[in-house]
Amino acid sequence: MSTLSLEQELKSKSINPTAMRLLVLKFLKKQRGAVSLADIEASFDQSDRVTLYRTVKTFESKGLLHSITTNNVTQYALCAQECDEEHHHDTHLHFVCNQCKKTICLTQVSIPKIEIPDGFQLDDIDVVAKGVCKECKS
Amino acid sequence: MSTLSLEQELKSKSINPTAMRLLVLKFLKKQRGAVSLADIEASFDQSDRVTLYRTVKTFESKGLLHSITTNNVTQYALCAQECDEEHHHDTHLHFVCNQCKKTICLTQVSIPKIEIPDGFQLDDIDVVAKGVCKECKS
DNA sequence: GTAACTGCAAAATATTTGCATCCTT
DNA sequence: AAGGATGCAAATATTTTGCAGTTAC
Repeated sequence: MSTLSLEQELKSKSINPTAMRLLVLKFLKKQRGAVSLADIEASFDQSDRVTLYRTVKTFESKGLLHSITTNNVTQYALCAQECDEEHHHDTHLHFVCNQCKKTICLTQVSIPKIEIPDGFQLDDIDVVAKGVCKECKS
Repeated sequence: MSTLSLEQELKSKSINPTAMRLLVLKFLKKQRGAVSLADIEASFDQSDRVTLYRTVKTFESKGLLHSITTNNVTQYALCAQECDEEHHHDTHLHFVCNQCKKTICLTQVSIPKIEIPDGFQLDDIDVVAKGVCKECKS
């Protein structure tokens, strides 16, 4: 599973593995936390914001990454679990640091089961914790 | 507590109770779920978007309401619990309906305690559930 | 009278759309 | 050749800022 090439990884999500997409995926792989579109853009010498928007939108709709927005800032991170076009199982914790503003995916923290009232259909759950991260505390 | 006049309610959060603010608070009180800025704006015959932005920002910073953003749409709802300038205790569930796009605060659902790794300081936690709401299901 | 609030204009930012072009098969 | 992907320009939406006028105490 983890030995998949980037190209195979895209193909397995039915995403056409173009040069641009491979570069974006490669960049996202390197990140420890979630990054904004501006971060992605800055990582390329020359790039088109619009293409990047379309790239992350494609990635998201195919279940390759998820986006979270806090304080009017949208950030993107690769999905750790098995997501696909139909279902995002993004059941891990996002930690947003109020100091350095970084968003970190704490995949090791499990989310307790949450009871939803009758009549509601639950598709996905997103937990965002806010506070001060390890780095900023020390 | 619930017999506080709107004016007293603002004062208790150290918010100057101006006419505009009272109107916005009154409107928010009437809502069952969270509303967008456009919703607030539309509820007034004539109003200035900028003033409304400033109003909700003031409300939020004073702990009177909280905002949540999903799918690039920011919505606002009054805080149910006792929040203040220092701390938001916004520990209830937000349910976003993928069909009618409404956001509902499910205050009756309690959020289980979530363990945060050592070194992280947790200030607040936000849980957003996505799916199909009761109304759209039936 | 002073400080805070408001309204208007404008700037800054974020996101989307249209279209022509370029790849890839 | 055909479909999808990209780049550029421009439209749209969202949020913030500056400033002058007004209001409330």
